[in-house]
Amino acid sequence: MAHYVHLHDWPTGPVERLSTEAVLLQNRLRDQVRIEPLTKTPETIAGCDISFNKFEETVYAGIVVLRLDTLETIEEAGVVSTAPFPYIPGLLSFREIPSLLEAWQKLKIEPDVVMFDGHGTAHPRRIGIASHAGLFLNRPTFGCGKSVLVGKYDEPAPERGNWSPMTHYREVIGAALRTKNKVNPVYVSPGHLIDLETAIALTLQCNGGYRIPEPTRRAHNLVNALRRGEQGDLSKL
DNA sequence: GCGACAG
DNA sequence: ATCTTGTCGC
Repeated sequence: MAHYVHLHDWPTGPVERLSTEAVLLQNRLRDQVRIEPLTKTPETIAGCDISFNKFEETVYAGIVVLRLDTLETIEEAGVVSTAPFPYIPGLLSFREIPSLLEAWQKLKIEPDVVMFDGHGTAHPRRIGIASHAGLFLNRPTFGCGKSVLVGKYDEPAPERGNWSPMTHYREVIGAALRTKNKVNPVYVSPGHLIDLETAIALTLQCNGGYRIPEPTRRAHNLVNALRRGEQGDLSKL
């Protein structure tokens, strides 16, 4: 039910050409990404993730929607699909977005904002998976990754809530944010139709007591259960 | 040229 | 990402 705009077709063909086409697309799309404050206060947030067995092309994609005020899960959608693209640093969106869009189509609710397991502007060409997907979904998106792709930062203070800017070529591209005391930070960056400060605030708002914010954590649990073929979750397909 | 490199 | 048990530290 939830819809999206099919901005462009996905690169196909021999692996060496895939990479060239993908980078060309990123350079063509990067100017469409808009980093700006939210237009309205979000009530729902979605978390996305994919899982797969090593050396296999089958991927399990899932999206979990939660209410921002209570963090209760209000909808889940999952699909078993096939990855049309290999994992290449900097080109993650081409591997994960297609199957995530399939799961998105199954949602009845259209989430107000979407969190991705990866980066948004904290990307060599400023168009990581969160930004790229934001263009298709045409709604606020941001990335919250567990490790750095590009950029440098000073270690934020050890208490939860502290953060320091990540820079790349003199540009602020995101933030290293402490979501839990004395635990490694997560890397937050705006994707599309949102700004860094808001992305940080939302990440902190999604606290469940773990380093990884709830939307991503629940999506991760969902796709792993799907991959392992656990009973209760097959019904949600 | 060498090293780094989201999931 | 995935494969996996125990183990160090608060």
